[in-house]
Amino acid sequence: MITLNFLKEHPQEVIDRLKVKNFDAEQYVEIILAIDTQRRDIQKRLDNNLARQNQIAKQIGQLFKSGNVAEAQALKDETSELKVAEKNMSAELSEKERELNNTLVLLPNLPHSSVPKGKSADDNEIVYSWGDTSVQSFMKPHWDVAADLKMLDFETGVKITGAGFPIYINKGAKLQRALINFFLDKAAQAGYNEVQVPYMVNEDSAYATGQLPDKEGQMYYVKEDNFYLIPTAEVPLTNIYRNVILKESDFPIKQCAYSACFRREAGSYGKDVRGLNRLHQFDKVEIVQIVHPEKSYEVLEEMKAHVKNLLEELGLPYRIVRLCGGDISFTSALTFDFEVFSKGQQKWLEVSSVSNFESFQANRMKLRFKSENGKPQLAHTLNGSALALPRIMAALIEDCQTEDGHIIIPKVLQAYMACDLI
RNA sequence: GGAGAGAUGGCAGAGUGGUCGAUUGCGGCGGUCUUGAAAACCGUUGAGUGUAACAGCUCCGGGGGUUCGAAUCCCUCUCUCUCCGCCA
Repeated sequence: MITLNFLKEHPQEVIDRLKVKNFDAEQYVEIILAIDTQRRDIQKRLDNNLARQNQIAKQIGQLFKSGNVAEAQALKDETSELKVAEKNMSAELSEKERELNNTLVLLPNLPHSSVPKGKSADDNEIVYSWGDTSVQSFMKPHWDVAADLKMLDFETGVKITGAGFPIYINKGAKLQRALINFFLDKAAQAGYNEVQVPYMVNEDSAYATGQLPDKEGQMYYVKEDNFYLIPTAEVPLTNIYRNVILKESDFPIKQCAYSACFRREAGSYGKDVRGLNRLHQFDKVEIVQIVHPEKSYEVLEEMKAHVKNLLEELGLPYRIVRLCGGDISFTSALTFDFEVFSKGQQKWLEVSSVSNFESFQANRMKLRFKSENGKPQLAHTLNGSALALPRIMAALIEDCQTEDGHIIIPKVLQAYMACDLI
């Protein structure tokens, strides 16, 4: 979340910048500033009360030692009065703190100055494209190709679980594993430390990365244990550093993880859900960096370059879009989506999202670092998919298909697949 | 699932009602010494809030209670560990 201090120092800037996200912050800011003034006033009076109580307690201790019981008793009476006032004030105070926090978490992250205004994905800005998007007349969508080659089985997935949970079979399963290994190996080469993470997280973790309270309905929830199934490895991966104070020399922290991801995708039925386009469970390799605030935009470029490289090595035509204010996530300051072109569907499919959260997540999770002679300050967090599997597989199947119904395996995957054609 | 033990500063580990934000050791940082390093010695070393700076206030797993006063006593929750059972 936005830090209270920033909001207090630049209330108008917060309001103006959130307009880009189509968020009217004016009344929130007003409320927050008002509550904060009240809160500080109560805090001050409470502190004075407590200071007096502490003083009295010390005096009583000494009076008892010197045997002056009568005087001690008088002080006790004063304390009992103070305690009544204390009780009221501390109740008031925690109420104000609760209100303040509840309002503050409703504010989205401030968008970076380069984020364009816009209402929806239509207003995103295409900043880069690569590859050949020409389509041949024989090209079929991946669900048809995959059915012919016995790589995917959607019906059985429905039987076992439900829609959105396909099973990968034969070369389909192997291709999936090849892609995972390729992505992990590339991440390792780029200096990311591989981590295996839990697939369920507790409430604190989901809150820290910003899934709660915003996206509650998008996550699968295990009631008995109060756990959430992760919608992305970003959640456990970033939460490793929740409540940690790093040394400046620890930067940059680079981590990657392969995981399954679970998304309820409530409200998206019917559209774009055919085949592998939108699933409830899918695999992804995620990269996360925790860096010095001054470096975060440089690092964002580095992460973009990493994803570009992956797509180019796979030979998939893609474009990069800068998300507009209407499409960018609640927590992000600047996000670039990567979309590959699937020739069988003649559609752009989002396969990666690379974001700089600046200190938004760090503030929630108290992820800080200590500079040489300074106080602890908030770090910046970034993440990116590198990459999400199903749509990559869809594009691969469609874009690499041959007229006689086979799939040419990209060079970089051939060793992993132990073949060059399916 | 059953039984027991425990949760204190970066780590280890004291502290069972008063001057304890907390002995001590290790680690970290600074210094003396040294050509340099090590060793030794000296000093320093939590976070939040607050202030112009002090002061003050809060924090010994979370919440509640007893008391003039709680790391210390009571209740409760959570988590961790050990043993038994079950099990990939």
